Amino acid sequence: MIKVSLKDGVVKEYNAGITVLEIAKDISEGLARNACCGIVNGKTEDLRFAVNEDSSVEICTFDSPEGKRAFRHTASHVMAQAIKRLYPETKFAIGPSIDDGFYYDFDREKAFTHEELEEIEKEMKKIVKEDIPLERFELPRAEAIKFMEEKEEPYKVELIRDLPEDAVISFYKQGDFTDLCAGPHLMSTKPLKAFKLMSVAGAYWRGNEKNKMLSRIYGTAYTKAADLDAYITMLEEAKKRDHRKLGKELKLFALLDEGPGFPFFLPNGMIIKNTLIEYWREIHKKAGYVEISTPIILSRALWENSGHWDHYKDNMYTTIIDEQDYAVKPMNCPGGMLVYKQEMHSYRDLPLRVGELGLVHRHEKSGALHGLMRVRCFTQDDAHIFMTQEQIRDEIKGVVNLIDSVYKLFGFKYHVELSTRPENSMGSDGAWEMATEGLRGALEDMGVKYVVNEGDGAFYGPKIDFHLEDSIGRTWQCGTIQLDMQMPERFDLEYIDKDGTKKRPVMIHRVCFGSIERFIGILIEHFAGMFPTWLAPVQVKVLPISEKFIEYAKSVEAKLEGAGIRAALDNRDEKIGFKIREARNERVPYMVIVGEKDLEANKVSLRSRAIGEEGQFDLSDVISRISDEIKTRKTC
RNA sequence: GCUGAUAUGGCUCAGUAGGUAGAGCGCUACCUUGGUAAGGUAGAGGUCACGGGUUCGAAUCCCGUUAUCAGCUCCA
Repeated sequence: MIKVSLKDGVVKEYNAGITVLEIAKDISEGLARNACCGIVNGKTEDLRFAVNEDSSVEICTFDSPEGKRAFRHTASHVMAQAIKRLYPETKFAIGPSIDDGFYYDFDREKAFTHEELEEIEKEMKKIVKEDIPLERFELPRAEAIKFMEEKEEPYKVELIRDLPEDAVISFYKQGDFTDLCAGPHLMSTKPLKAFKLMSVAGAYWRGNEKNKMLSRIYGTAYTKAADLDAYITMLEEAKKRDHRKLGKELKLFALLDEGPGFPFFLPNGMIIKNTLIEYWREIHKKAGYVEISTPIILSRALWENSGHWDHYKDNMYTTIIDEQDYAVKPMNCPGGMLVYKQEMHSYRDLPLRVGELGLVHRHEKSGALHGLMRVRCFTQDDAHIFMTQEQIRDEIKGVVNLIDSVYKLFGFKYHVELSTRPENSMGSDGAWEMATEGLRGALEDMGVKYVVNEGDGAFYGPKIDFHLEDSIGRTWQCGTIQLDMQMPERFDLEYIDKDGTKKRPVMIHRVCFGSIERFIGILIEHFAGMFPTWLAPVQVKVLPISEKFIEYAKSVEAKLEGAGIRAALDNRDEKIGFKIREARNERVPYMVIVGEKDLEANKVSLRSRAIGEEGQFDLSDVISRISDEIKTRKTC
C-alpha cells in the first residue's frame, strides 16, 4: 500500500498494483504538499513524491539524490526525537542531510559519549518500530516564534527570525517531537530500518568560529541493510588505502613530533618525488617554460612591497638577521618578480613562462594539519607567466590543457572551481571584474564545466582551482591558475612594446600538482600504493630461490639496473614464498625469480603484480617490456 | 585555533579493581638450501609522550603541556 499525504492532513491510501503515474495524477489533483514513502506489494518501495509550488509532481526514488535527502533528513529528525526523549535538557540547532548521511547539532553541557550514542541508537530503533507518522503544518511568523519560545529552543527562534519576510514557516511533527523544517520527509518513521550513528564532533553554531561550539552527531541511513553494510565496508577499505598508513608501510615519508606539519621524505618517497619532478621538467620544457630558483628567506621590505606582510603575516614564519626582519617565503611570487626585473623585457619575450619548484612554509593552524594533504612546508610546482593583455586567454587555455594532460596521465577525475573576490583583498573592482571575466571566458571557450566559488579567490586575484578526490571522497585543491593584478603593479614590472613605449605585463601564477606533497598523498590513495611502474620506488625485485643462485641473481640485477630499471635483490636466507609475499606487500610491479631451472635455461621466471605468475622469459624480453612501460609512463 | 578522543618496545596492539610491563611482526644469531602469499630455535630491545600532583606505591587516578585522530573554522 502507498500512502500519500494530501492537503489539510488528509492521507490517501492506494492499493498494490497501482502505477506510479496514476498516483502522480492523483497527487497533482489533490495538491499534496508532502513527500511519502509507501509499501507496494508488501515491500518498501523507494518512491518519493513531491509537489512543487506550481503543482507539478516530482517522482523520484531513494536512489536519487532528492530521495536520499528526504530519507536521511527524516533519520536526522528521528535522532533528534530520541535525544529529546533521553536528554530533554538538550537544545536543538540544525540537522540536515549530507552526501553520505546526516547530522544534527545540539547544545548540551557535555558532549555526547560513545555509550550515549549507543543509547540514542536504541531509542531511534524504538521510534522506527513505533511507526510514527510525520505531519506537516505551517504557522505565521509571530506564532512560529512563540511556539519555539515556549519550547525553550533559542536556536530555532533565531532561525525563524532570520527567515525571509515571505517565507513559508513549516514544521514537522512526529509524535512527541516537533521541529522547524522545510521538508520534505517520509510519511512515517517506519522505513528507517538501516541507520548508524557514526561519530560525535564539535561544530560552531552557524559555522562561525566566534559562535558557541555545539555538539554534532553524524549518522547515515540507507533503505536496505545491505547498502548500509556496503557503505561501512567501503569506509573500512578506504582506511586501508589512507596515504598516512601506506606512507608508513611503504616507507615513503614520516611525520614526526619533532616537526609537526613538516614531512620527512624517506628514500622510497624521494624516488617518487624526484620522478614526478623529472616528468614535470620534461613537459614544461616542451611547453616553453624556463626554470628558476629563488631564496627561501627574504627581507621584510620585499614582503611589505608584495602585500604579504599586511595580508598574510599570521601565516608566515619570520626571523631576524643582523637586526633586520626577514620572512620565510609562503609563496614564490615575490622572488619571481625580482627575477623578471633583472633585465629589460621586450614584447618579443612575451609570453614569458618562468617555472620554479619552490619550497614554501606556511603556518597552518595545528588542527588543520592532515598527513601530506595539509602541511606547513611543501614544494609548489609553481610558474609565473608574464604576458600582454591579448595573450591572456590563450595562455590560460594552455595551462588548463597542461593540467588536464597531467591529471589524465594518472587517471584522475577532477572538478574545476572558479573562485571570485574575497573580503580581505587588494585592487579595484574594475580590475577584479576584468580578471574574473578573463578566467571565466577561457573556461567557457574550452567548454570546461566549473562551479563558482564566491569569495574564495586569493587576496591578489581570482583563480581557477582543480580539485582531486582522496580515498574517502574528500576533495583537495591541487592545480590552480590565478590571475594576479597586484604584483606587476607593486613591483613596477614593464616591457617595451612595438611602438617603443613601456607597458605593464599581465601575470598569472599557476601550479599543476599544486603541492608535490599533497599530490603524492592523492597518488598513494588513488593507486592504493600500487604505483605505475614508472613511479614505483622499486620496479623489479630479483628473488633467488636459494643461496646457490645469488650470483646469477646479482648478474640479473646488474643487467636490469644497466637498462635503467630500479631493481632490488632480496638475497636473504628465506623461502621463495616468503620473499614473494613481502614483495607483494611492498606492491612491487614485477618480480624476477631465479633458480636452478632458470640458470640452466639462462632465463628468468617472471611474476607481475597485475597478472601473477607469467612463466619463463629471456631477461632481454623482460627488460624491453618493463623499459617500454617506464618510457611511455603506462598507468596500469 | 575550537570540541571530543587517543598517546605502551622500530611497527600493530594486549595490559581487565593502582602493587615497578606482555604478544605478534620486525631486528640479531644459529639451524634449514627451500620453486610462486608466512620453515624452525634462541636472543636483544620499553624510565608506558612530556611535566607536575594524589598515594606506602601510578602505564593505570587528577591537572597542565605537546603530538596525533575525527569534525568545525581556516586553506593565498
